[in-house]
Order: sequence, then C-alpha cells, then structure tokens
Amino acid sequence: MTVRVRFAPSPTGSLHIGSVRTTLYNYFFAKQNKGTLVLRVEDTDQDRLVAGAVDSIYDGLHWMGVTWDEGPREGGPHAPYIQSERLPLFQKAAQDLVDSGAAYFCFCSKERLAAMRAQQQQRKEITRYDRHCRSIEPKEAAERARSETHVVRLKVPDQGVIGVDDLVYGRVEWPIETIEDQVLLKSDGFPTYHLAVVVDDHLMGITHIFRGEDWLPSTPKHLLVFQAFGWPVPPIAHFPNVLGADGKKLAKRHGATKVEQFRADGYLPEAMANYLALIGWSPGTEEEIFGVDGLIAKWRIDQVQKAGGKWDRDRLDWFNGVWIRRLSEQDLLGRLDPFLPAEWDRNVIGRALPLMRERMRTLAEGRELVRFLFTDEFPLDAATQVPKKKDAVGAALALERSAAALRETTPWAAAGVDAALRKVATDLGWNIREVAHTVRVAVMAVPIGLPLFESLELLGRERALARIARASEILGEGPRSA
RNA sequence: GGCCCGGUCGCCUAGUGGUCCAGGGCGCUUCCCUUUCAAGGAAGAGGUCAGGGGUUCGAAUCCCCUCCGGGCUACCA
Repeated sequence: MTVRVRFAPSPTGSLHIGSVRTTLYNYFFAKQNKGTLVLRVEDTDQDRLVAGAVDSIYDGLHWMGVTWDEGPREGGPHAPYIQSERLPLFQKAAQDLVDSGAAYFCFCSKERLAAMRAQQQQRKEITRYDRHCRSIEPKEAAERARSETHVVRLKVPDQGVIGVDDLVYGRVEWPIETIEDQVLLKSDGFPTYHLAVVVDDHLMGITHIFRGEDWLPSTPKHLLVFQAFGWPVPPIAHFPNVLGADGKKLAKRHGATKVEQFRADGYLPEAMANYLALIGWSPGTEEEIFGVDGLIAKWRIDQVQKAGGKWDRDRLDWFNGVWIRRLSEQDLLGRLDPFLPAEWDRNVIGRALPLMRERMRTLAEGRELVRFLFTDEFPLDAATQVPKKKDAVGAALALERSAAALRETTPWAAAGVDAALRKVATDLGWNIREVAHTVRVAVMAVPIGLPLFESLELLGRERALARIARASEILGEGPRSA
C-alpha cells in the first residue's frame, strides 16, 4: 500500500512554526516511504478565515523546502482540496449518517445551548449537550429540517470505552460517556472539523493520520465518526507540542511564531528545519546537524518524543550560525542579497564575506556587520573611543599618529595597516589592542565587529582617514562638553 | 470541575532492568588562539532521573500512589 499522508492547516493566519514542525514530520514520512503528501485546506469556519493565509502556507513551506504532490494549486485525483469547495460531500455524508440512524437533526438554538451550559456549570455538572433533540421522531425531524435551521449531531453510544493505539503515545482510551453528541454539520451547511477530517481522510485515501498533540483529546470523536460510517481507522500519531518558555503552547506572546518572521529575520531554512526537527525527535545518536535529506533518511516515528519541547532561540541561533558557515561563499552571498540595500556594492560585500561569515548568526546580523562600509552616518561617542586606562588626550594623539602612519601605508592592504598601527603602538608605548580600539571606534563606531585591519583595507584610505579626522575632532570637544 | 497527556542538568535531548555514582548539544564559566567580536580548541560548573512507596540480587528504565505542568472540554480548528 502506498503511503498517503496529509497536512491540513486552517487558513486562519500566517504559517505557525508549530504547524511547520508537524508538516515536516509528515513530509519526512512521506518521502522516506516514497509516498504522497497532500495539502488540504480546512476552511470550514467561515468566521475565522484570514486573507492571504493560503499564500503564507505555500510561501513558508516552499521556503522550507517542503513540497507536496496534491493540493489546491497542484490538483490531484481527489480535488478539490479546499474543504469549503467540498460541501456537498460533507452534506451527503451527514445525511447518510442520519439515514442510517447514526446521527440526528438538532434544532436547539444557540441561546438554549448557552443557557443549558450555564446551568450545568452552576450546578458543577459536566457541560455537554443534553440530547434534547435526539428523541424527536426521525420522520418529524426530517420534516422540520426542511424549514427550520438545524445542525446534525452524532448519536454517541451511552457507554463503553473507545481507544486508539497511537504511534507515539501508545494505547489511549476514553470512557464514551465523557463524549457528547458532537455537531457534525453546522447550521450554515458547513461541516465541523470532526466531520470534515474523517470524511476527507477517508475519501482521500489517507493511510496515516499525523497531527499535533492538541488533537489527541478529540480523537475519540473521530473514532466514533469512523465507526458510524463503518470505515476503517488508519494508524494515528500525535506529535508533541512546541512550547513557549513558560511551558504553554507557543503563541504570539512568546515572540515570533510565524515562519515568515524568521525568514525576514535572516534565518536559513536549513537551520529552521534542522532545529525544528530536533524538538520532539532525536536520532538516538549524538549527531545533530541534519539537512532535510538527512532528516528524511534518519527520522523515525518511534523516536518521536511524547513530552512537549520548549522553544529555545539561542539554540536556533546556534544552528543558524552552523548552517551559515556551511554555505559556500557564493551561496551565502545570494542569501544575503535580499537583506542588503541595493546600493551597497556587492563586490565589497563579496570581499567582506570571509570576515562576516563566522560572526553572523543571522543574515540580518550580517548586514549590520558591514553597515559601516557603506555609510558615514553613525553616531560617534568620545568616551567609547578612549581605551581603558587612557585619556582623551592620549586617544587623540593615538589617532593623529595612526592617521599619519596610514597616510604612508603602501600598498593599502591589511598587512601594511597591521604593521603601521603596530609601529604606532610601539612608538606610543601603547598596546596594539589599545590603538586598534581607538581606531576601530573612530572608523566603525563600535568596539566590536569585523577585524580592523581588513576593514580598513575594504574602507579605503581616504574614507578611513576622513573618519579618523572626524573622530579626532569629537575627541577634542569631548572634555569641554563634559 | 471533567477527560486525556506529560515530567532526565536553565533549554533540546540520549537512555526501554546491570556496561549510567546518567551521555551529547545549546546556553553559562575559565583558559588557549587573538587587533575587538566571533569562529575554533581545551577545561569546568550544572541533574535527589518530579516525590513517595513497592517489584527485583539490581530501576531513570517495571507497578502503585501523590505532586506539578500542559492540552481539550464551541454550530473554532
């Protein structure tokens, strides 16, 4: 049997990092089994639709390198792949269940339901539907359904136990009396999630149901629906949630949660996939740098963790740095490009690249590292120019001597700059670190960054001298203004 | 409240009865390298394996209880 798995996002916002992890696992499984991956858009809640959400799903997943075989834009043998375009299928399915006596029409108003729930809560009872409409004669119900607004509810058995052998969580069982007569078809004619997933997973020939842990509690509902139709239940697995630092499901308040945000911040898809895959899965070895191909080869569902994993930005940053360093210069330059202003000379960037790559954890950081090469407009602070244990007068002298030395340096290259500044240091009785510090701040504004000598080479003699001159002026003003 | 799931260093995790007085990675500390910062190298701190009872010659690993955390509990997905 060919493996067919699906990922079924709701277009209710831009692509969440947690959904990406789940999708990745589906993708790995499909690929390693030479199976088919299906994208199905579950837009059965018309109130929560967000424009552009499907674009976000496509953009985000494609950026990550995930591809699928069937979907809204790809088409396929089970089209359409958007649930709102499959309404007749769900309506027929619901009607079949009513006809077979497994489901019934319910005419209760939302107000009655709300009042009932409030009462139950007040009496500290379990809040669930009281099956008020379940006793209406089918004939009468069918008649009323013609004119009255109604929903279709599942007739849940009175008692018993229902369970699943989850591929990750193992055997999980629920007492049936804790499950209410679930709404299958809403009054607007749309199915609920619980009807739609079951019907579509069956119709689309899905062989393995993989989804996030938060769906585990509603699995018995789905089991009951499968049962009502008399359909076989495919193997099911739930994957542990991705959590925020506080242990709760990762959400907006925890910071960035959208793929596009990470993309915009300069994270590489390789790093995202690598990092994400390792939340909730481990190869069981000490290897941890994996490309997507490696993940496809190594990922195994029986190695998936049950406990949720917390999001750790530092670890992501580390993975990103690792992947940045693994890129060829050519490749890295290409990735950097969209992060750089168009007017920044790419040849200069290319020359700076070897200096940058070990210092940037994100592409955006890379941009900041070379900013000083392209703009003379940055704030200079006299105090930071002065090395520890030195004073402004000394720093001014160091700058003056450095400028003089650099004026003479030929050819204008890092090695010569190195030698020249070392000589200045010796003459001054300073440490080269101290001279470099002062010059660095004069030229780059901050005491950290790319190596100074190479940076000066890239900057060019004239601009370097101009900046040193400017810094000297500011240094001279320093004591007076202070 | 009810149902369900989970609980190994701050974080991601290895570990499925002995080779574990618990291993790796991130982060942290120190040192080396060094013009800064990184990267790289070396060393180190950090864990009553949630707690308590069992079972067993032997338990992080099996059983029970407790505690803590989380998810779900809609005509949301």
